[in-house]
Amino acid sequence: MRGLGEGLVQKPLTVAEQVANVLRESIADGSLAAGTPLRQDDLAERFGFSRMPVRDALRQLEAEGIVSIHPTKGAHVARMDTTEIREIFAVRELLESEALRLSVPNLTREKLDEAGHVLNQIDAEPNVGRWGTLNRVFHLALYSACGNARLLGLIEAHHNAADRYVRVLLSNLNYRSQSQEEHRDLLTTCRHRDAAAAVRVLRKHLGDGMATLAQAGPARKP
Amino acid sequence: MRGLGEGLVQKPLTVAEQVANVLRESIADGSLAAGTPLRQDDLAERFGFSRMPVRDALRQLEAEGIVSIHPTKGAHVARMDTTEIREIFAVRELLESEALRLSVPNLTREKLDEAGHVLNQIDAEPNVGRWGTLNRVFHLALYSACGNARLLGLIEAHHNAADRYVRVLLSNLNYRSQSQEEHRDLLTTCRHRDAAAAVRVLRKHLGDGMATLAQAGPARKP
DNA sequence: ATGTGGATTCTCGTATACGAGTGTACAGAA
DNA sequence: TTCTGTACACTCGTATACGAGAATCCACAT
Repeated sequence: MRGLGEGLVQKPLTVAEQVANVLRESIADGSLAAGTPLRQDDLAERFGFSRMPVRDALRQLEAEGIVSIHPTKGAHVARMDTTEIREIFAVRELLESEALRLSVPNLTREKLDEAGHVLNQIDAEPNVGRWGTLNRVFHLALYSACGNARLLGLIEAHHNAADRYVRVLLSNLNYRSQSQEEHRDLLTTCRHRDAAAAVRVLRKHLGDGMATLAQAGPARKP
Repeated sequence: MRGLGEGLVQKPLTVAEQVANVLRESIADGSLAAGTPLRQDDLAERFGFSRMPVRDALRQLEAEGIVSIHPTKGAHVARMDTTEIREIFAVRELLESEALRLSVPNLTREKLDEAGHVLNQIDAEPNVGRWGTLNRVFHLALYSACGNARLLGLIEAHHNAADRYVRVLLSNLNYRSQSQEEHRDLLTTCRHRDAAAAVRVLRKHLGDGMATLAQAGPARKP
């Protein structure tokens, strides 16, 4: 789980972390599809570093559930079948509902405005690749006042794990407008400090996304 | 997060994993106290391997939240202050309540008997070091039928993270007998298929433990 | 034609080596 | 005596090197 207890102390950025960041984004935006083998040599050569930092990066990504590693057989972008996606969304619903419930009473006007601003950015953003990130920023802004850093860390990790599939959703225009409607509902209920209603909207939001994904059946185990 | 998606395929046991296992246990049983620096050279020499597998092991343990690593400054057993412990227990309560709720209707008699057997083992076990493990086995047995492997993985990880502190609790004789009473209540309600009551007992169980820990104030940030 | 055996190749895990950054201790000056 | 600056020692991050195991492919036999 990335960034759980690591407070605010800024650490030197190691090569391994840079590699991990690039790989994470490449996997999230789909340029590295599920199942793609990740050869240490290839990656090392492509990035211009040795295999060691690449190894570290892969281990880190494995911990995040984004790649899976088999000793002596190598690493590949984690495949997720529909049951695994269902599991992730079930966990997300659990974690995010709780975070939202705790956060709503403590949300500052600044955070709410920030979330609203992100929504406008999503509407204005033509680049499909950025919607996923903005989507995550919006959600995390609403949870940010929950007072439990560990909970936030888990939520972020699960966002990362599901990001690939959510972006498939978001690239669908119909779903995107529906998602934005739900986002605005969510923000409104938060503004009214109605935590119960907000949680209801969130549950529907996540449930709809999951249902659409499960129906499309985008990923099956080979 | 250890053992999330790694199904049942048995992988070759790498040196790094062995080192990680030994370190995890040493940290859990208290022989490596919070804050203890973990020098790669020392560990490599002690285990008789080179630094590389040790590095891998440390990264893995960092992902589990058991050690923290600062680039260029090294690794040390993660310190947890009371707020962090509170956070962990809040997350545990959330995760385990849900898992229990989902699991209770599907628990087989075999699993229930297995859990009961573990309780008797705890009573009979004179070795303090093993209570922590047995405690975890008991809890996971009750959640095992929840149908969400990812949720179980998260629960196990958080057990590991909190293990050090829970063992401090369990070494207290009074608390141990109280804990066992609650365990038996929990098992009884599960046998009656009363999920709501089981969750109530579990919440009290975890809440009591947390309160005792927070009151004792065993760990403070320096 | 198909199945089996072996050798080659590929990839990973681990060991060793080197350079850089950080902390510390000692010496010299105020 | 105390503070500061410099040099040394320590530890980590990264690179390179080597050995082992797995997968693949081709040849040969059935």
